Amino acid sequence: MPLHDRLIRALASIAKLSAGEIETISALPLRVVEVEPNVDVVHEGASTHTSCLVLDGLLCRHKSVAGRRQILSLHPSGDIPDLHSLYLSVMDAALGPLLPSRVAFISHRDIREAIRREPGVGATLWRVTLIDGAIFRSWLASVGRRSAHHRLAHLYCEMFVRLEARGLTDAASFFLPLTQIDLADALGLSPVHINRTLQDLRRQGVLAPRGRYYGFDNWDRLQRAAEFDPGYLNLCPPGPV
Amino acid sequence: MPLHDRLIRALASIAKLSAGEIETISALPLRVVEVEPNVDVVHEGASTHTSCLVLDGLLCRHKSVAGRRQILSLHPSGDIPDLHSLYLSVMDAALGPLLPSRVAFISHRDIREAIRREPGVGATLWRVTLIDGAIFRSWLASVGRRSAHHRLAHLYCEMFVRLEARGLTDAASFFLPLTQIDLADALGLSPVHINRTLQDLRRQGVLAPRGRYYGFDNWDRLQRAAEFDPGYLNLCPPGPV
DNA sequence: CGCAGATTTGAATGCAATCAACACTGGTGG
DNA sequence: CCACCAGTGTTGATTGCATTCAAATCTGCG
Repeated sequence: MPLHDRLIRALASIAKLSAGEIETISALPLRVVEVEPNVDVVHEGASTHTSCLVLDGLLCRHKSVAGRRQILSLHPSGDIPDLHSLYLSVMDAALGPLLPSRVAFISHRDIREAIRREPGVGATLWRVTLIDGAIFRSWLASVGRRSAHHRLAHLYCEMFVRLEARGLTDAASFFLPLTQIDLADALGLSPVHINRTLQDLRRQGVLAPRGRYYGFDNWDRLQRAAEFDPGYLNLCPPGPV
Repeated sequence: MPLHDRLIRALASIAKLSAGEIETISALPLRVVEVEPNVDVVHEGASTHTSCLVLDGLLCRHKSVAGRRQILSLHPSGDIPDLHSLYLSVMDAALGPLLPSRVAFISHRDIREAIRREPGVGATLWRVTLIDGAIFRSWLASVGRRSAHHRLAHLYCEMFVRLEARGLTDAASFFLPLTQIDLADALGLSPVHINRTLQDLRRQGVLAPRGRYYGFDNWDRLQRAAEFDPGYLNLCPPGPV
């Protein structure tokens, strides 16, 4: 699959793209890099003149307060986790891989040029950052007000729906390749509590083991346990862009 | 003060505005409405063709999960809490006043027209929504990983700095006009715990009573207690827009 | 094998929620 | 003027979810 297709598919899952827009996006120069876990791609406080497209693997934004890490967002293939650096000069959180991953840097200059030539690209990228915000609101509500069981189930729902919208997975093979430590840092819980909650959810048939990780056998049961409503992801039927 | 000045001042606090941009913004038609607490201005799930500028008072975005309310963001005068509805068709959270307030609705059509005439306005508004996202990331880290004392102090820091950047307050007169119930819903805690934590912080000299509400006497002490770094607010020295 | 990282389990602690009762405030209406 | 009321703030007692500490097990890997 050509590199740009990952981005195109991600964008197509949230907006209608014209032929010209697809062409413009496909022409963006990419600088490809392989990255490993525990080595941040972009550091907190950094000023960049590029944004980072995830090609393969899984990245996250994270920041540490009082010595404790909080994972702020998860970014599978097709995401541009630091697209906001296009208009915010300093990174307020670090960006790092959770798996061995491949990313591509796109210069802000090239992105701005693409937007100038195809204003629709600007609207779509703006929409990307707005959906990013909607996901933050959902996570904030989760961490603030949902139980541990609830939070965990909701995260599995969200990631499945996001991946499926890009054709990157299916229910039979889906699992989240996150360590229990990562899950803890994403959900604002301790690893020990994640461990026990995962066991509960497995016993309840909400989640199901998939090798080292967890997936699900029964989407309805998972969705009900999570009270999951995918509306906030603003997928597919594109809004009035 | 002319109505548009509130918006201009808010935008000027995060980006340099050209004369043409100021003129274009000042020409935006406003429909002014008075609103009362406990009556949402925009409901969760609503589709709008306007966005809402806060003129006076204080609004918040909030959503309820499992019957428990989470306040997602606070919006003083000059904010446009639902600017994202410009490119997201459905509201994922409700928007409501926490005080008797005055707001002005701006039609999406007029905003799009302003952006078309002055692309710099588009960049600035995009930046507004990106800072919105940065604040969500900060709140998420707070609720996920900070102690109750820490969270409370951090919120007071953030709101003071945001208001001061628009010349809306000064340290001597600053206070947050939120009930303890509102604070609890914003910080993911219970009202009872907020009450006790506020008493602690008052005893420690971090916060100080201001009539019914709380402000501070000693900014340094408050900032240290909060480990507050205002970088994420992206204020004043505007980025490369 | 030995090692580092991850998972699992047990036990103890503690922060925060919950339950419940009471005080305070401002506003309403008899 | 006072009774009443709703909303908010305060306090005490209890409960429990989640953390912390600690140790053992498991896993992949050099």
